[in-house]
Amino acid sequence: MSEPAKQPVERKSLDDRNRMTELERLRHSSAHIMAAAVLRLWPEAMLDIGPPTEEGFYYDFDLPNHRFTPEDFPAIEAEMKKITKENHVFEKSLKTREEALAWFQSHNQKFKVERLGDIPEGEAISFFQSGEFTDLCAGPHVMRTGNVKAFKLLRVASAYYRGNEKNPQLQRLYGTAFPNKIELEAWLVAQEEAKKRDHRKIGREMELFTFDEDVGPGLPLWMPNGTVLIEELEKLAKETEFAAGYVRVRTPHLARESMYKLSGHLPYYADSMFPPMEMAETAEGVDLTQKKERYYLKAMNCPHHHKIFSAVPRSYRDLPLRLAEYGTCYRYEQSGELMGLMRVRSMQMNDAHIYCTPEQFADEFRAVNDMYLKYFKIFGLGKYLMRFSTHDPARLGQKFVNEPELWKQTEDMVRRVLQESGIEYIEVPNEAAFYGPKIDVQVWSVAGREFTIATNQVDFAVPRRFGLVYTTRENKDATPLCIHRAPLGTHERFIGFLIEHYAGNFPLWMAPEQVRVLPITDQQNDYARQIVAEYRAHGVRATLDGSSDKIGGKIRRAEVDKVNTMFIVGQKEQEAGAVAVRRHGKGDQGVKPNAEVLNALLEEIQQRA
RNA sequence: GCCAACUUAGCUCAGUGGUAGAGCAAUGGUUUUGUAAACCAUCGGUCGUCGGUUCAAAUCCGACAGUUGGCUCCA
Repeated sequence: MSEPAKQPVERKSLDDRNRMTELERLRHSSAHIMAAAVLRLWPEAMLDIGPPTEEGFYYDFDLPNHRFTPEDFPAIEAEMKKITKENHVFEKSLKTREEALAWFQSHNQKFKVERLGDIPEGEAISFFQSGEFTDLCAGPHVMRTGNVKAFKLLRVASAYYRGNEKNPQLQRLYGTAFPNKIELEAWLVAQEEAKKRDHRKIGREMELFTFDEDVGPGLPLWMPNGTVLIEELEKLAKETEFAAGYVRVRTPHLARESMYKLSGHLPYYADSMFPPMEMAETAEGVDLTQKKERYYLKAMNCPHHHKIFSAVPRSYRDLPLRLAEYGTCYRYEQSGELMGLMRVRSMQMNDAHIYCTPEQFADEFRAVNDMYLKYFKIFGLGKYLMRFSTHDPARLGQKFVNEPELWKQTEDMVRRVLQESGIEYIEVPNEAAFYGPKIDVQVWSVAGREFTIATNQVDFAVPRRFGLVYTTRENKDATPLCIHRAPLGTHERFIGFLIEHYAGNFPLWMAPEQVRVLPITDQQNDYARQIVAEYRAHGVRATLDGSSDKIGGKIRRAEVDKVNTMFIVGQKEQEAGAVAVRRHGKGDQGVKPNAEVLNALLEEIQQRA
């Protein structure tokens, strides 16, 4: 998998800012109003910057003698309200560098002085003033503070100055704003709804997974219902990959230090790996104080797979070789980065490595891409973005391996595949892995968080480090290209995402409990048991509700449990050899002969519809 | 890792220094019921852990652990 790619912190050009949407403009103005309100309440506050974001806006403050808490929000909001009532004009003005500097120094705004230094020589230095509040700002803004009619402060957090963890942290106030109160209200309601879909909440309610302090942070325990999801996903992946000519391998969860030195992950990636197990075998047994042997838990599967490639001589006739494994990896993520299933320390990856010749590359890459699209269709995944990360020619030999020809060749091929398939993508220079370009697939959880859920990377460097070769038609040695791909990402993140995507209402083929049979009275218990046995014999996950509740209670519990399909059976159904079908969230589907229902469900499961 | 908040029964939450509470769930019984909650009873907690202050701590203080919101980093 990829090395961490640094997001370049770039100042947006004036042109970019002018492209601000109307909503962003409103929110940016709201940030100014919030800063002005904070200055009225805490005149000693030092300001950094206040841009619009996807959900609203924020402004960063340094205020050593006061910690913002949500209790401050009403006072700040009231002051903001006052400022909107005062209806100041947002007035733009230009200052010379000296004037700007003098202004901020006299107002004791040291961050603004530093930000001033970022503006290239010769570029206009523009200010926006609304009432008594003046800010270094390229704009644009709404006309007047009174145009901001609906806003709300959301939370307070801290953020490193300029996003660099070496810098001190500022207090960041987050808020949001909308053109009117109705839209704001609707957004707040939608946020509440999104909370109900949180995978951590549904995971607990549906008993999909759990965490335990004694097991360790970021180490999920998959409960029986969650394990069903995992196994269904694996079944899908194995079928799909088998049809696409993959072969499966299995590798250990750890390896000696020497392999990670060979791969280049050590010492570079060491921070992200669990610390090594160190020991020596002596006549008395294992001595942990000696450090002769060092084993690491694997943080990626690539090196193990490379070793399988190199285990036997390979010919061009063997290529492409597609080695697939649901490999378990361990990454020592920083404690603060952990988040439910979306960010964990042990993960199972839908991994595969495709070794191919340069001539085969485009077809292989296209096939991988098609596999992504096939999966997205199965899961009804509409909103995603392909991020195509390329290298920066200026940094060849430093951040990127010095193979200008291979970079150009593979990037051109990837670009062509993307264009031909008509997929929406953005190209991000300077974010490739050191060994080649990559495509990450970003999706958005219902809560609006953005996640990279799948990845597809080209590697023309590491196979060489491992000395991987195949014999060409001309009977010469050549290094294969390698495609790392993980269309279903990791079980942890993918299932975390699916839980929120479906709000726990999984399609029949995945549903942990596909069918629950609800007898109306005890008289039907035997008939119900018979049905359960019949469906289980066909591989359908069916259970019986043998409780003493009335039918309304049984239905309610099955709905709450998000059981996909309910069979209600009373005397009528028993006599007719039928079941009354009810689907989760869809209500009564009518009484049908049992055999017909069984066939229809089996068909639906088969189709993964 | 950093900043902040939080941690009471399986779950959701009350309880601000004086004998631990509710609803749901669970268990037992009664009920035999036709498409989102039948009735009664019972069980269930060293109040995250360890230490401190106090006659007395769920409550005040400290350390640690975990979780959450952000930052940094990523599948």
